[in-house]
Amino acid sequence: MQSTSEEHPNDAVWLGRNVVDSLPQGALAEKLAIAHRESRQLRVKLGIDPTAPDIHLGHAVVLGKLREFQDAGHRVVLIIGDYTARVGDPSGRSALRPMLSAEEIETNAATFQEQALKVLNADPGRLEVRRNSEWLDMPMTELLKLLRTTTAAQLLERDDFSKRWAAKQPISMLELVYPLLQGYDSVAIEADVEIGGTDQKFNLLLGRDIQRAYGLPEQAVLTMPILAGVDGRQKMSKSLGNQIGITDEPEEMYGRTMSIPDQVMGDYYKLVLGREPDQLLGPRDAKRELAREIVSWLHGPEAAAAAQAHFDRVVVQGDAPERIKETLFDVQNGTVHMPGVIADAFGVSRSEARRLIDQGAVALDDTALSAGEHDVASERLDGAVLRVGKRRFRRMRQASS
RNA sequence: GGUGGGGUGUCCGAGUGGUUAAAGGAGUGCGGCUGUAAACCGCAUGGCUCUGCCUACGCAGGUUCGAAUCCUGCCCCCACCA
Repeated sequence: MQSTSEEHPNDAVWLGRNVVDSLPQGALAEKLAIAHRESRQLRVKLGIDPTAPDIHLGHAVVLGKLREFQDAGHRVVLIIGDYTARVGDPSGRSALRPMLSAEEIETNAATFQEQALKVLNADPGRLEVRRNSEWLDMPMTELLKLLRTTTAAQLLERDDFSKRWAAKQPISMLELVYPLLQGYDSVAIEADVEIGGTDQKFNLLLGRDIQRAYGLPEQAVLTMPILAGVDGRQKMSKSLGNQIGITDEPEEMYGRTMSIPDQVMGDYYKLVLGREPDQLLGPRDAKRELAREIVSWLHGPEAAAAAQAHFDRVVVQGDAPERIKETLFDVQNGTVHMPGVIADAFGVSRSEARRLIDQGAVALDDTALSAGEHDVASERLDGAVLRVGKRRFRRMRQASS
């Protein structure tokens, strides 16, 4: 994603790097030629559904490709699917998504847009942000015209639909119509190119059919690889909890990157950093470098170095971090009830805190509390470092009364 | 319109009157091991004022000493036939 070179090649070979599909064949080159001939920018579309507010590295792969188009002088049209979010896209999953309230969608959309600018160039000449409620809130006659463009058989060709159909699993009408709405977005903004994950391939291609039906030139379609989550198995997704968020804290980001399985490390290098790992490095060092560069990209080099130092110290060495948050505690009868303190400090339930103590996971200044040791003398606690598990620390201070 | 299936803990999913806070799995946490927050192994995993109490199996009632399990009504979901 990080373009180190000064020039930004404006050709199909460069812009087609790392894509899984560039369809139809030669379409991208043709679009670029047209743009050059007519001295205009290409309109490069990305539709995002503001169902989950935070952007993660998986999104960053697609956004990074858009950034390359911007750097080559083109215009990205970011469509916030505020209207389609009310429909729920089933892509790649077998269950229906919940419908969101208008307020949730608004909040998510704002967050998403803000975070997308960590990767995209915000220059108004290079970025246009639209809401699809601008055009999708259409009269019935318009909707029927749109529906006429496609047959049920066509839609059921889509992989996840056909699987569900075969398995006699539910497919809602809303889901079925979703690709048409997405395709209409391409009509509304006159997209030259649309980019998405490989799971979007069907929808992106259907967009071409719909554009044609409306008498417009058909968009070129680029699909990007799906980045695996930190579990290394499923796609990165917030709902699966295996994501590395673009706005995660440096230490969190570094640690989560270190937790990816070695097998997917190469993909992370290629898709996120846009290069291959250094062949001379062993897997441990290659992963350290990967983690450091990702943090560096999103938080800067100093934060990256600090995150690395923190990781080495806390996770590898098992020591307490250099800076520890303080927590105040109250005293009753000279003792402190630890489950309450732990629950308040780390957001776990008191029952869970009790279990942690009984499992020997809680220590004060490196001395583990024993099972049943739930109440501690206040003088022992004041100023001590409370450690829960391997990497949760708090410095305890008695609240002044 | 008809027939059949189903709504259980964070998720998936067993359980059809009595050690059922509810099998099993996933996830998560802790511990061990490790270059790693990976893999693997072990343990734990509703809440609380904790040797007890409270809450929980779509919702509301009912039967019973006792119900997730039986009955009544309601709500919701799915498939099939047409």
